[in-house]
Amino acid sequence: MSTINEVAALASVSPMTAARILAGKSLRSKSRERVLQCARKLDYVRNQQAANLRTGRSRLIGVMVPFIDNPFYTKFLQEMHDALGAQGYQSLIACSFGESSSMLAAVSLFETYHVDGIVLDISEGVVTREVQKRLQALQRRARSVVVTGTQQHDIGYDHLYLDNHSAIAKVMRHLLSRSHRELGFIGGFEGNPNIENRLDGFRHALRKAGLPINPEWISLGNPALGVLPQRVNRLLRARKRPTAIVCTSDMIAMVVVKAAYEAGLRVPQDLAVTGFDDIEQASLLNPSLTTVRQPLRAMATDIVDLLLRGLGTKRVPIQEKRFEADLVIREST
Amino acid sequence: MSTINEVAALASVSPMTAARILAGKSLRSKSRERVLQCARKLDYVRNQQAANLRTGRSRLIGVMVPFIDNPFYTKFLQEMHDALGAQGYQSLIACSFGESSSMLAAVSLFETYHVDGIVLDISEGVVTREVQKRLQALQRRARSVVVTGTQQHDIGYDHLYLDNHSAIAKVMRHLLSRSHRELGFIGGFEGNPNIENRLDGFRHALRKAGLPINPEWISLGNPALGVLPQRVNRLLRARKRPTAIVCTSDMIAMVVVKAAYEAGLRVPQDLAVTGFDDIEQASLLNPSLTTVRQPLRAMATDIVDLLLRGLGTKRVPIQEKRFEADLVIREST
DNA sequence: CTGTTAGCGCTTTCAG
DNA sequence: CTGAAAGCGCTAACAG
Repeated sequence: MSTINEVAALASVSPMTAARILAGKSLRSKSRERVLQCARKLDYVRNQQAANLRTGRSRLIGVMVPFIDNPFYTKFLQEMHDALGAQGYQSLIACSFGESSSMLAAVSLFETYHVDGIVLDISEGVVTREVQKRLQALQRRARSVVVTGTQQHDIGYDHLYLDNHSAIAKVMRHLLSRSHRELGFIGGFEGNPNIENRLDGFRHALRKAGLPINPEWISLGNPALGVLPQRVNRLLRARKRPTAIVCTSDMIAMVVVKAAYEAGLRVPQDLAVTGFDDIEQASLLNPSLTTVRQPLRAMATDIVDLLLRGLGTKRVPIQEKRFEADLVIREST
Repeated sequence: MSTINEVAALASVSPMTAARILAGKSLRSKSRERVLQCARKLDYVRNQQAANLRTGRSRLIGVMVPFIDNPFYTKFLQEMHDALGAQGYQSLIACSFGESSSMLAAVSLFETYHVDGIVLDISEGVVTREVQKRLQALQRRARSVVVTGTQQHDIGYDHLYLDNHSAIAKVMRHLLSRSHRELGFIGGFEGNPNIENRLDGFRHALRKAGLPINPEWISLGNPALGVLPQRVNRLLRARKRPTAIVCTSDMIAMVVVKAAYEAGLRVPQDLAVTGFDDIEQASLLNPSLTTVRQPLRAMATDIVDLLLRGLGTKRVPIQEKRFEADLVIREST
């Protein structure tokens, strides 16, 4: 593996001259062509880590999501990967599994690799004091921290969030316009801020429409595929069941659709179902899924903006960005 | 951000002593407790990049997949992430998008970050001479290269592959046992070695069963969701259509199931459909999908073994590992 | 076990 | 534009 010194030697210039040329500076240097040629001849590849050590920057951004095998977070990672790549940054990926201990491990990992910034999706976990301390230490070293997945306004970091309230409001308007009056809600864990916000939106919309809120038709809990069908069936096989069910993810909605068929219900005639996230499979379902699409690309672009802004020298006030989701109407409603 | 020197100074030992203790060596040192305490007090986090620069190792493994938003590759990445983490390695992820140029970019990126090893899934791309050169340079520097997704025996790197032939044989035995005699095949791009191998297995099984091969019932091409339905419909709405269709991915199978319903066909009564990969959604489909499950966890574990073996000092012969897939029988057949 | 010395490959700084 | 010197934080190698 050749180093910049070898390139410089071969080109008979000082390492510094070679470095400048290879970094794209010294555009008018006499030696420019020669250096570039020598670099090519030696198959020179910059040792980024050595450069980082000197500059204190790594061009690495740590991205933490709760789960890596969840199609929604996957889409998010993909968008982050693209948006970062466009700015010459590389993502380092870690998972929190919704646990604070893994979250701490992830942040430590990022520190160890001297990332320039961190993006944390904290929608399925709590930021402990331990983690807070680490994040603050990072910020003191002028590393950016951007948080997504919470609407907590005083979180103390740049953060962006989806307006869950308005997203569910769109879903509800749609269902009400289709004359549904008996509505259920199935979501993930209680305590997950996104889930709570969506449930809030659900309740709010019912109240606004003058409809009663039936607690038996609201189910929060573990969204794992192993246990979900039970919860769904309890709702579907109750004496009186809702005519429409709002779900907090497409995966949950898929389970509901399947359970409905198994219970002999037609979707959407006997039961309307809505999802959330618009994963790729949502449109391939039978019936295809009415769902809510988050503007992931725009969010990723904005996250990268915030990250880079935070790396600048001047102190800037904390920013909060709100995003609106789109309702995608398909066959399940 | 405190360094090891500061920790050493605070603990009144030499940096080297501190380094050894913090690396988990010098277990019986008198200063051990004191150093660890000082490190904690200073919130010391090792600068991995500096260590790497010195040792020439990064504990980073580059993992390249064709697409990051494909649920199958996502599962693979997840398994790699876990298997690497268990050995104290971190993955750096890049996408080839099935293009040779991106593949070169990915490998260069990995080189730049001085990864200790590379895992390339080349099932959707060709390894150009340019890339070969880079990989060989890596190997010369005692970096491991492991390739997946091809059965090409003389590829020149440690590699593992799924026995596509036997996987499709299992599917075919199953379909034939359900009395299907008119079988179709829908797959991704021609030229993709996995697809070709699966098609081979399909043809072979038909011949073995004494059944004719109807070229009109075989469709290879772009598997993108935008154009796939067209191809599927051509097959389903032909004068004479097959009674069962073998697909090379679950996503394709989902499209086929949907198109079947839209054409008024019941699955599995009028048309049986099989997928490939067993993505999470396969079991949630209506009807749930009969498919082929790759032993991804075992594959990831073996990949990591090969990687670490390759990092050892002694030269070892190239290894090839073959894996068997399992047939998962569900409602779609 | 402990400490000293040197240097990984690069870039900042400053002088020319 | 060019070059010399220094050092980022860490650890290999050696001597004690």
